[in-house]
Amino acid sequence: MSAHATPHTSPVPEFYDHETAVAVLTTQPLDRALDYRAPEGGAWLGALVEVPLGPRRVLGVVWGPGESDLPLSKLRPVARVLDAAPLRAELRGFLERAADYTLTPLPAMLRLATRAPGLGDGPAMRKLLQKGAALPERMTDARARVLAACDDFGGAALAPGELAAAAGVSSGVVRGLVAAGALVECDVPRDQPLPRLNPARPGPSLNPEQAAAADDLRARVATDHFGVTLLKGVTGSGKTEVYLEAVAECLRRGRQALVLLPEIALTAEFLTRVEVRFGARPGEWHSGVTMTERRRLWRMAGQGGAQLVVGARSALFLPFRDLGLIVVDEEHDGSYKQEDGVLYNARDMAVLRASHAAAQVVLASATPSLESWANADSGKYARLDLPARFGGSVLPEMRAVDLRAEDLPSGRWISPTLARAVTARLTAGEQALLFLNRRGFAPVTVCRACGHQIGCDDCDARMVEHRFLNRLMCHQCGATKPMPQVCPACGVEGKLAPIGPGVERLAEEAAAAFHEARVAVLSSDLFASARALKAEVGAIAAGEADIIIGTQLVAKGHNFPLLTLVGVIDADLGLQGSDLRAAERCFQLVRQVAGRAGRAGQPGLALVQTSQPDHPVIRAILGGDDEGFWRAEAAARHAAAMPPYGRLAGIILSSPRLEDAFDLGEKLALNAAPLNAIGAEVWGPAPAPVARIRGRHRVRLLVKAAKGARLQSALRAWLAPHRLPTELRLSVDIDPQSFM
DNA sequence: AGCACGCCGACT
DNA sequence: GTCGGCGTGCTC
Repeated sequence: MSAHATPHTSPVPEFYDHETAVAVLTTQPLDRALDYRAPEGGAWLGALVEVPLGPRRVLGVVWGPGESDLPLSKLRPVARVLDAAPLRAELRGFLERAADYTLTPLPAMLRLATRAPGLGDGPAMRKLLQKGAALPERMTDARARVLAACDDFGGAALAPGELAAAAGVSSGVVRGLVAAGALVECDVPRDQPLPRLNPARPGPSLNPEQAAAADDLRARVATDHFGVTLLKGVTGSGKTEVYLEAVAECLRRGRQALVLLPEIALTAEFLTRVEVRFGARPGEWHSGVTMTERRRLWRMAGQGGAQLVVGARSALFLPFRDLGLIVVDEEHDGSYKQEDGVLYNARDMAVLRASHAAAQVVLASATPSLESWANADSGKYARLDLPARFGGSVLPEMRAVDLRAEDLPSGRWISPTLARAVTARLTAGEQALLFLNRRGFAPVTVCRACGHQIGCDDCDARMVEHRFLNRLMCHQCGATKPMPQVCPACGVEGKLAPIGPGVERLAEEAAAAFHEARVAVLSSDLFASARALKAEVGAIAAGEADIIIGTQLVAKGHNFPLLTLVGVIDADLGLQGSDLRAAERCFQLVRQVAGRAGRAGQPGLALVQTSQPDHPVIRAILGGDDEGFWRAEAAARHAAAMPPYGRLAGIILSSPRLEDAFDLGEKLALNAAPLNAIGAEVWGPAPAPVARIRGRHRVRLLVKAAKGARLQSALRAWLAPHRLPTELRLSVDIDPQSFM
């Protein structure tokens, strides 16, 4: 990594006069900043600029004083300074540390922070209309309506189109009034501040545990210092109300707050809750937001015109003016780990950013990650528990259904015990949820003549039948192909058979078993948009279905008041494999799904179908013994010196030719002196968790080091001497999540 | 990332 | 003799 990647140790000037040399970091994949001549009028440290690079002009940020030996006359000048607030030292320092930690080139990190459209655009004023001093000489009915509409909006300036629409007249009437001087044009900035949130509005009434937790969080926010709190509360315990009080305190102090959610589908409901609490909607940042809104929010984050931002993990890189609080909701959720491109865990990066911004972090979850649990256990993080269920309902009763003792024909997945429970709920007019974490109709399609399993042409994954689409799909790369009539291996016709359950197949079985019931399937791939999904969720919550079939999606925060039974179809799915986090994930998932049942007063029942009812994870889930589960899991990880009691890094090598990736992997494994020096072990090379993606073979090395080891610098020293052929790509995955 | 440079095989 | 394949290296 270049000299610029390490934090500047001595204070650097804040402003660079015309004709001095400045180092500009671009978002191009260069390994260092390049020097330029400061523009006329000078430039501030952190200023967003456009610089010439070869034949192109690219976006960059003034990162410090120039440091090349080239004379000033040889340097090309900065083309222009963009009309945007300079990136603050807080954000620049965070990006440098994050790049350092994840072994990501700093330009790639900077790209995450400048990923807003129209950054290069000018100040962009818009022409709006307001009532002028004059009245038109000739007053007509239409003209009067326009002027009345102006008054309706309290004299606020309006776009010509909006005004015409509000008054129900054509644009010609509005133009006529402008010509007559009855309306005047005024210039306003294109990007307006977001509506003000009012933290002084009274909050909801909280139960004693919530009130105590809210007091604690408010006090921590009021310190204006860095700190992390694990907020643990079972589903329905009212975590959101509690951390919104921390947000309120942050806003009262004039600082900004950020709430990260793991899933875009959850933002709509959350925005409404914020509106109820603070009287206006916060800024929204995720891939579904329009370009115009993104530009506005990016700028307003920097100017302080966005008090609260709700978003996906990429919102962590917004240029906040004064960030005082970051909430990571459902902090255990696997989707906080970015798995391609820049590899980072948003939960960890939130803590890093907060430490730079002197902000508080709240990690909220019913089933925290073992990492966060251990940090709270060791006293590094504060911990608040919300034990009681909010609104009077109680935790569901949880029971195992021992599949070994059930009479279940092959190709069927709903055991007689579960079926009886479903029938009882249907009779009572209540809802049942059948949970299966497998999309599609069947995970495997096998030829009964030769045993061939249909796989993806580009990946090593098996293809999943989607009867809904009448196609086979690869869940790794998304490739699809039509369902073949003959076996591609032996050519025999009509012998291809689905093996194993998917939600679509489960829905078929449920429809056949419960004729009169209305069955709804909630699977992310069945909905074209987040809006369509939300509409369906709303309809189901209102009682328009009796049996809900769902994948992972349903486990994330949706509220179904009529739901009183949850059936977990295959709890063993999360237990198999050599995955480090298999037990943890299974625990979290089943716990959260079971938490859906019986929220609105009626007691819920959760039936967990398993062939291993004595497995420690299943027993901990059924016994409701959270702490017991974490202690056992922590002890096992501790004994194996695995995270969080040891450190792991993955080295992914990818190439169109498998041998090339393996050869380099072996070369790296044999020349690991810098790793040996810190006592780290190297495993592999072995096929990566996803062994082939889009035609590229992937091989992985795993590096395991002690908790206190200086892993990153050892990795840098180890990898630096190796020059890669163009075909081969290497990426480092610090704290890998996926092991399958 | 782009884009130039440059070094080999296949053609007018 | 020259067109074009893409491996290597540079961009202040």
